[in-house]
Amino acid sequence: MSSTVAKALLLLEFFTENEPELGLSEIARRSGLDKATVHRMLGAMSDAGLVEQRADSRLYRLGAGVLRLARVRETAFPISSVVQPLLETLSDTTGETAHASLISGRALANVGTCESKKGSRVSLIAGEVLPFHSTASGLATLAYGGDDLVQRVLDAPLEARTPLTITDPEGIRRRIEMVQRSGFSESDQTNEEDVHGIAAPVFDRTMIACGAVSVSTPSHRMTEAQRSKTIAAVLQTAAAMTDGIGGQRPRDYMSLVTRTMDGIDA
Amino acid sequence: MSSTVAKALLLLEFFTENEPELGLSEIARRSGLDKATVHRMLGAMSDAGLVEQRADSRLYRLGAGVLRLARVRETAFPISSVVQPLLETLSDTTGETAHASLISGRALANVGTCESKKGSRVSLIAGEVLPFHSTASGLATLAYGGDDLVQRVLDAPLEARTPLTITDPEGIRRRIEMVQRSGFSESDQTNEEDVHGIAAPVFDRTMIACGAVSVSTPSHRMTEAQRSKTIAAVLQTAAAMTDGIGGQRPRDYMSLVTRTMDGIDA
DNA sequence: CCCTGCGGTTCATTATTATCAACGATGGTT
DNA sequence: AACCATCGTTGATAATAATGAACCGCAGGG
Repeated sequence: MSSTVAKALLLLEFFTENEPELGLSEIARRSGLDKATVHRMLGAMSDAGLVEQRADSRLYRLGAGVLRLARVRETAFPISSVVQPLLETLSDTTGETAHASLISGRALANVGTCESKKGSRVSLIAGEVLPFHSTASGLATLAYGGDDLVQRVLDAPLEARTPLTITDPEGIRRRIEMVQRSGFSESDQTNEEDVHGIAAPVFDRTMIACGAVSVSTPSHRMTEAQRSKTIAAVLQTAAAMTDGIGGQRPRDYMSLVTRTMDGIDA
Repeated sequence: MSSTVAKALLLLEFFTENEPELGLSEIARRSGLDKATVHRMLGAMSDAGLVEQRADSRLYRLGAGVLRLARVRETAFPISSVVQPLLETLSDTTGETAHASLISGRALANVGTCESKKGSRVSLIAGEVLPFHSTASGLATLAYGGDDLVQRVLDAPLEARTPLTITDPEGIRRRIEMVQRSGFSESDQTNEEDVHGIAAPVFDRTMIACGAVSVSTPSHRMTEAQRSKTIAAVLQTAAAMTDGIGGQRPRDYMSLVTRTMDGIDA
């Protein structure tokens, strides 16, 4: 059912900005796999350069190989270089934290971030993996990512990240339809407490969403005025990002967005 | 002998700047594995986000997951950001192409590049995997990377990249000793035709080499004057890089280098 | 119209992998 | 100092996943 390769690659998810180095036992505990199994998996990934083991502490961390792979991907298909400047202006105009993510397997991979300058801000972990069902970015991507993507995501169990997380597949489908009517997505404390998200899809060459742009605002700070401003800015940034990566919007999406914007202005 | 995970991760090596997208049969052919096997491996890696498949052409390419992993690694252990500016000044002072690599499993991963501005220059593929035994960078790293690293590398068969490549383990050991006496390494057309390399090791916290800095010059352009200038610049840049990543040189390495420099000046 | 090569799938056989316990080493605590 | 917990690592057995040939539908080209 689950291949050895899949299980091994799952281990990579445990390395985050906050915990960049992990011991063997710790990884085994979190993954639920046997220590010996994890040991051999990490050994294989170490040979490939995906992880490396410090000689002194014996802790594992992500290896230089991932830097190499990212360079190959980035020179062939520039994303980060396009995304980062757009995020900075988006963060500036909204005053809040902005980030961009791309579909990465069964989740979203955060590939660009620009944090708000305010003292109280939503600070997200760089390179975190974001669930589709509980984030604004995820819903925006789902709504325009094709039926097969929705199917894949809803087939897996939906984790309750907060008390407000929607874990019912039908509930998610309804949210997706809402997004398809407005052109953007909104989530309030469904992925993290006190975090409000507004996101819009980014499209690839084939007019399918390949990711999303999002602005995360502390829930208590989300006024109606801030909301309108953020929606407008996110939609505009998403459009620019789609263009920047050589993507193409669906025919009806443009008119949808302009209608949405008019509704907000009114 | 070779685990499934290792075989799967080996497939990632086929994606390069020049061939960023590959088909299933093509990957199977190059890897020598069965189509069915490769298909399942790519499926697993696709779930993890390491690769992704274009919906239209069905070709595979490196996925957004590698960008995420690189971000995690880079925010936790900044390398590229330190390396790139140093490479640019190194390339400027020597007039040739400079690059930096780190140990990545059984090879070196190129993690930073700055190409020469000259029309005729050594142009290396971004994110290429460099063998230890045939490159100046590899020899420099081997010479200061610890005996276990040397053992690991020489245990594997040494591929003849050019007619001049040293494929004899004992020959490599002699070269390593030469490097240990001078503090830098030199290679001429042992990895690629008409390419001369000069490299120096970069050290980590534990005074073990974790990689190298190198300047690649077209062989015909490598005069004695150019050579002296390059050696000096490379040694200086490697020292700066060691400092930049919080590394520490072995006690005797400093004196070794100054002695080498004096010898060159004379 | 046939042929070839493509991506993808199936299924019986085989070989790899997970497991579990034990080991030596290490480091903090009593 | 002795102890205890935890770490990374190893090896034999049992269970599982990987394998590879054949096959399918499809798209282009001769």
